[in-house]
Amino acid sequence: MTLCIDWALWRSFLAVAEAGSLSGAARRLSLTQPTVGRHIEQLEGAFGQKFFLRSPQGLMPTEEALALLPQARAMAMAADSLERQASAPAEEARGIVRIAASHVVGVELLPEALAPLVDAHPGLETELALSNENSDLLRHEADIALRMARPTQGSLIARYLGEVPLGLFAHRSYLLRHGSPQEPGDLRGHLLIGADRDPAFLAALEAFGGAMTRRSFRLRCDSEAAQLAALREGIGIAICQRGIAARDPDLVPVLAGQVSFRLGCWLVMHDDLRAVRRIRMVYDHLGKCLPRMFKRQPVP
Amino acid sequence: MTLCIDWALWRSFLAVAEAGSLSGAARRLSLTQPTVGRHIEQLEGAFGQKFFLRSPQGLMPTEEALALLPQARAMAMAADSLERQASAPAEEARGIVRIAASHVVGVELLPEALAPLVDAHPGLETELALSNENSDLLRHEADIALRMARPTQGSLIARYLGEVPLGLFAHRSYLLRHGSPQEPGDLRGHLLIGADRDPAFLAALEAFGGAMTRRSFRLRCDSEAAQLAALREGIGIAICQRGIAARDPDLVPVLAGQVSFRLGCWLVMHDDLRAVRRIRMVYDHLGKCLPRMFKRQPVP
DNA sequence: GATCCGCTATACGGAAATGTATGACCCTAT
DNA sequence: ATAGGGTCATACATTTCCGTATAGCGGATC
Repeated sequence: MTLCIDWALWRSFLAVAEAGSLSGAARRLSLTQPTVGRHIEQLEGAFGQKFFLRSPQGLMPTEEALALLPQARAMAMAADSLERQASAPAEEARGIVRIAASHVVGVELLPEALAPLVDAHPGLETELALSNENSDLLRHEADIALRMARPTQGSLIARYLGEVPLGLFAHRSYLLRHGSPQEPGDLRGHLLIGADRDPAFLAALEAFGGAMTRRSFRLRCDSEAAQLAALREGIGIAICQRGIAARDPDLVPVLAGQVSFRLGCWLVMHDDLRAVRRIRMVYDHLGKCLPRMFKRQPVP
Repeated sequence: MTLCIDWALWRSFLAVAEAGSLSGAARRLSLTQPTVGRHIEQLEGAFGQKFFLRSPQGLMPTEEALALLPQARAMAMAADSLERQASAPAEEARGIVRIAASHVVGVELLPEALAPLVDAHPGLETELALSNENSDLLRHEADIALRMARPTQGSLIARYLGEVPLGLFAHRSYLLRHGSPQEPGDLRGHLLIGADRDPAFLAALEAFGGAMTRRSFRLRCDSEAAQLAALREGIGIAICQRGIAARDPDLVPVLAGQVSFRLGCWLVMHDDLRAVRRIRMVYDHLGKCLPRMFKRQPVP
């Protein structure tokens, strides 16, 4: 407020920092290199410090610019969110809704869950922001998020969807080749598929008190979607949501009665978006639809 | 991103919504009324909807605009924060630091706590954002916040400052006129000063199981600073931080050994600001300084 | 070593956004 | 009733800002 910096300058600032060059930023913003260059100049002039080191290879952010970067991103998120929200009148069921979820959920559950909704509302557009990290709703990275951890409040609205049942599964072909484990101890001889560095997963392993370590899993990957693909390929045994496994008749439960996990699941949205009808609608729909999908049993 | 709205338009949007008129917004932004009017026009054109109802008395936000408002504010917060952060090179101990706290703390503790710091660093500017509500660091309303509740994470860094000891106090003159209560039951006949609608306070009362209600307090006000002023005026008996009461020799503990409370206290900052030296510095200083002030004993 | 492709920096003409000035309207106060 | 302060809308001049074009620099490729 003190200096009244034109907000457009920050946009150029962020673009340059992310693109690494004036020209690159200009392309991204549909501007020209001299314009973006002037913006940066203007910014540096206003604050009396250099934000980028010029070089013929591009611009390198200085220490100061790096410190500003996260906040500039926050601003960009808010701007994007504004454009999404303004994309249609609040009381209509059309416009853009951005949903954050893990890769598996995005691949295996959301398409099916959203299908009837987008079908019924021709003006409704959905964006899936799939990521392993909990994307930050507070920064408006998405409108709605599906989370496996209780949201730690802070102007967020959450709905508990219940527990997602997990189990061990293997492809029929794998079991034909390697046999079916009959008790947990048998797992030692099998090829297990698990997460790579996912902290939640590693923490869960601790619970087994050393009986299972990261090394127990011979195919490690943080993308659950890739794990699922490997599972379907018959590479080994993996943990999978029962509801998802149930959709594939070739996936066979392993140690069904003996090994099982559950994961709490929350649907979260930002309080700011309470007034936006289409978001509320998607939120409510997912809130009804997903628990059913979690509970789905295999059809024999 | 889809439409590439100039960020400056959102700034005008917010200003108009908050000022209630084009002219007002123009003054606030150091622009002119036609310019701001064009901005709004442009925005409405881009999204194909009206955001304001024009009238000779000003502009009234439509339903749609109201839905966008919180996010526009979030964007403004981020912009303000950016300006603050850029106000000085990150590695220098000068620039602006914005601190959120309650009114009492802002009046009674922060000035004293900050004095040596601003004295030692001539370039350091501090802004106090005093409010009863927990101001939202995640929206960059402030750089550092002092809170009486455990921060519910989410990219926030927090330091536990320990428990703030509270007690009942009264001004010497009040006790001369009305006598000193000797046991908790005696409080019934006295004029108690307490909060008005503060949910935390009302929740705390529940703990007494109906023995104390909101009506037990004859002077009710949510501003603890005003409560303190009333206390000093000799109006009645109030709950007060012991450290604050200790600074005033005329404030006498009431039922000192028998009634006491404690309140957890956290110093919080946003993870994004970790790299900004001056903020870190103020954070560290307050982290050391405040616990001492909480524990301060009356000097007889 | 010559060529090409990426980048930045500078100069200049043109378009777009801004500011000034004015008119019309409404409310309030005299 | 009327003058004054507030508002928005419009027309016009100007300035500011942007884009085009070009020069200069460094690294990669052949």
